[in-house]
Amino acid sequence: MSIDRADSGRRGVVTLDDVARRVGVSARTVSRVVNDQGGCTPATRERILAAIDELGYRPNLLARGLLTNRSDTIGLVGAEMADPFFTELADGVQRAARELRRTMFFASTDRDAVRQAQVLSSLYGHGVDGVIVFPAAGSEADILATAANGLPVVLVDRELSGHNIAVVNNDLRAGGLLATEHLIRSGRRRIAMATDENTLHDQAGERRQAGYRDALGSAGMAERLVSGANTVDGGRACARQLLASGDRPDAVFVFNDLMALGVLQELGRSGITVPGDIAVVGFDDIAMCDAVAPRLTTVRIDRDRLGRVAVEQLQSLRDRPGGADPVCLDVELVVRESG
Amino acid sequence: MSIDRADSGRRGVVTLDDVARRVGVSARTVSRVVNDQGGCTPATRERILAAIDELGYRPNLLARGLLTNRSDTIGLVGAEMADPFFTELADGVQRAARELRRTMFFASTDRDAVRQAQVLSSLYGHGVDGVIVFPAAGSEADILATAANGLPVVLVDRELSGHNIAVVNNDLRAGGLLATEHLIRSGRRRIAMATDENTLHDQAGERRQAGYRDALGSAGMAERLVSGANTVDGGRACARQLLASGDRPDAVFVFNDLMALGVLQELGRSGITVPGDIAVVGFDDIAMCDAVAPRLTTVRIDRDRLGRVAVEQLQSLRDRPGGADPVCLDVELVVRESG
DNA sequence: CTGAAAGCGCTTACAG
DNA sequence: CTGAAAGCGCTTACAG
Repeated sequence: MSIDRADSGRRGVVTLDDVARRVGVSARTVSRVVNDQGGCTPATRERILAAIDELGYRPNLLARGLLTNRSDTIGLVGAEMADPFFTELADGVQRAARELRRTMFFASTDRDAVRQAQVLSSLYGHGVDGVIVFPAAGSEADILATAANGLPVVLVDRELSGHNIAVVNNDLRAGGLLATEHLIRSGRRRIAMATDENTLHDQAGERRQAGYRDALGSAGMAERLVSGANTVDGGRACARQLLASGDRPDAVFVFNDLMALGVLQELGRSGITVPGDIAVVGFDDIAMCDAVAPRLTTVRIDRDRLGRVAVEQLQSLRDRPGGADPVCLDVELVVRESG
Repeated sequence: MSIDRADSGRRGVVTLDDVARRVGVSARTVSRVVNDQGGCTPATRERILAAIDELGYRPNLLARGLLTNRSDTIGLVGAEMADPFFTELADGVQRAARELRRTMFFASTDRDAVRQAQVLSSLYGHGVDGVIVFPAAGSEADILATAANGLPVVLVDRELSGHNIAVVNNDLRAGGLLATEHLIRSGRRRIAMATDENTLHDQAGERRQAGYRDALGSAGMAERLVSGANTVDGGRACARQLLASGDRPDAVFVFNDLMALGVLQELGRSGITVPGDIAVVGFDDIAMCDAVAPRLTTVRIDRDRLGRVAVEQLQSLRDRPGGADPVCLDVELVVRESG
């Protein structure tokens, strides 16, 4: 018996069968035209395309996905929508996905492990072909479970290996090294680093810090660490810590650009000139670096390439779920005005 | 005969039937437990939940959606991922969606009408329950076609009516009025406006401009318009135009904050003090307003409320596809340092 | 309170 | 080159 669809939101939707009936062929034939599988006389093909247009037929991707176990869809999962680095990465992923005729869906976790599990579960349930997770701050168990369930996962800047898991790394240590060496070369002698307090023990923070430490070590200089939240306000707090210290630094390498903007603002408000009194170098190269005064010197992560490589890793995971080789991407120092 | 799933990405996935078999009940019963529909002894329920946990069962949302014509999913379609206002709106929509236990999918069109049609079509095909489109810069035909296909559409700041279409407006005219009146009250006498050249004839620009014009009219002042791209760089270009004019303005009301940041930067680089020489007021109140020096005075659009109301409109469209009443949201002047 | 059957819209071997 | 049938994993009236 027919299911009651009285309160369906899409009654009267046009199906493959409607098109087939209209043209007088079988659904099979229409399906082949829709999927460009050839094997159909040009005349029939034309008539079918005309009917599709006329009736406004749109394939039901749910039905297709249910059958093929593919949705030509990838998920991008991040901490916060409003994080500029992340949305710029999303743009890169989107471009790469589009070239492969895939649709990207973007969801955020609010840095919450429970929420991340929900989001991954929802994406899995909706049949995405794979997910790119960045920053993968949530529980490792969720990620491992997702991968174990058969959904390929690509992680950015986080070491985790297993079936259906691939990794893309940015060379964060090299970034810390480049930034610090640049400051040393510019004649700075008291170079501080402002880190993200939440990732002090996290790989992303540690790898930047390792580069900073190595550069200082080679130059025989001492580390000066302050930390704050990974936000503009956290950057302000770091700047206040730096100004309060007796032996004020003449340069700061900051965890990321968002914090660096806070540092820049707070220094400006305290009457410190940048780069005159204190040089500031950020990390990421978000668009805002170029929009503030002084323009922010930073270490650039090429999001376009990162997005592309992440999507490629996802693809290769489909073929070899055992694991694609981890990729490490170069970063680049972008010297502007702040240091 | 069974379909060959040898190259499926998810072989061995656990189904409702697997759970049912394990427990020794029918799929019907498991389905009711999964969907919390009651009508099941607590003991059976417990056994089913245990089996779900043990087997790692996750409902296939594609199959459910195919049958129910609902996916508990909404789409948010915008011009660019990297536009701060838009991602902050996405956060608001996401929060509202979460409270209703809906998953939000976020996609961008790159301001391209063809791309917008593809995105809407993809979302439709994937069975989202409705879409929120902002800014709806693409073709009206696409939007009307989408709505006609049975997919509820909510538009932000764009008048378009029809079956399955609802609108949420921000009171942009009031915003223009508030900003300009504030500048007049602060003693400014030569107040320019920097508009988005691409939306000069668009509602979003015109409504802001109407408020600006009305405030000037009441004070007996003359309009001074410059325009540029709706980007930081467009803002810089506007600032240069303003400085090049013989009768330099003492205030600028800018289309949005992104452009205003460019104005601020360019004025700073030209040795103009803000707000001393020229006051600057933006529009939107993106997070960056608070991160620059001087902090940007602006007209605030409450994205959290906007997101919530947009989702509510989508809901009410399901019940009354004929059309929900358009909603108009207040805006608010946020006075900081730039004007 | 639970089961057996039908079917959502599509694709896939298999015949003709 | 095209058709008829089966089935993806689930939910929904209908019986018991």
